[in-house]
Amino acid sequence: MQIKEAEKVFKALGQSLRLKIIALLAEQEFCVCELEEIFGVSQPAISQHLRILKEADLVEEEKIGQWVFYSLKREYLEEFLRDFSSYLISPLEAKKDLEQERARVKQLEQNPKVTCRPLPR
Amino acid sequence: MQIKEAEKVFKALGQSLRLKIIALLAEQEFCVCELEEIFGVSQPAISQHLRILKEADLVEEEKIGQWVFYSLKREYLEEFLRDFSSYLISPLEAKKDLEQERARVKQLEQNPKVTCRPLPR
DNA sequence: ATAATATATAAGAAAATAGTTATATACTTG
DNA sequence: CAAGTATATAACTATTTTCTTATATATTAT
Repeated sequence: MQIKEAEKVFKALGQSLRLKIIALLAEQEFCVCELEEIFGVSQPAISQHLRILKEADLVEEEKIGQWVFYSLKREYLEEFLRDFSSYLISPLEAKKDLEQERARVKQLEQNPKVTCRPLPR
Repeated sequence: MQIKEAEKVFKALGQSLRLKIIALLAEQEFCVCELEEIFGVSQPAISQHLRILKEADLVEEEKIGQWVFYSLKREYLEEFLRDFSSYLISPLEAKKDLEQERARVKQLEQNPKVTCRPLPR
């Protein structure tokens, strides 16, 4: 689990229209023009949201004629969410992106310049 | 599962510093002044991120003297992630926030003004 | 080939986000 | 009570996000 990957996925999930698109695509695939109709926003808006979802690996596309049908990569999403839960449980040493922060934590433990932790909690 | 709640949680998770804070708080609780030291950003920045996490129900605070210690609500977070996965599997009829969109999907099925779906896929 | 349709990308504007410094509030200590 | 420390909030700024309209590209139909 990499912080940057998690940030990208959660950012993609953190917008109501994209969440609704995902909730729909969980049911069946839709093409851009259908999503445009369904949500009543402009076609570029739909395309741009789908691009963000695609860059987060949450959807995939299938081009059929002049249409592009999008579907949810449910397996990947579910695996990602499970991995994130596991990541949280893992010890700090296993959290590669927090090397620097872990060093500072150790430093604080040894030399508590702030007085908030008189005895180990 | 409500779209608005999910949006708030995912938005809170969709920022690298907040993700790192969460990853640390998963290990043990920290007070604001420690997080400030650990991450090397200003105290208001930490406070503001913690407020966003608190409003998403992801952390809770315990005031001890003049310090405020924050801890991760891991149970809530994990339950939320599981609920979100279940939500995606649930049928469209069960997705309360998508009433309007479901109506439009039905409308499209009955009267396909777009030609992208010649036969039911 | 031309026109029509579907999608993606570009450009620009309004709003939201994430940081800063300054200040207010609360608690602790002398 | 006064001074010092910790935290929260306010005000401001730079950046990012999210939409729009305009345009480019690709496919289909006449």
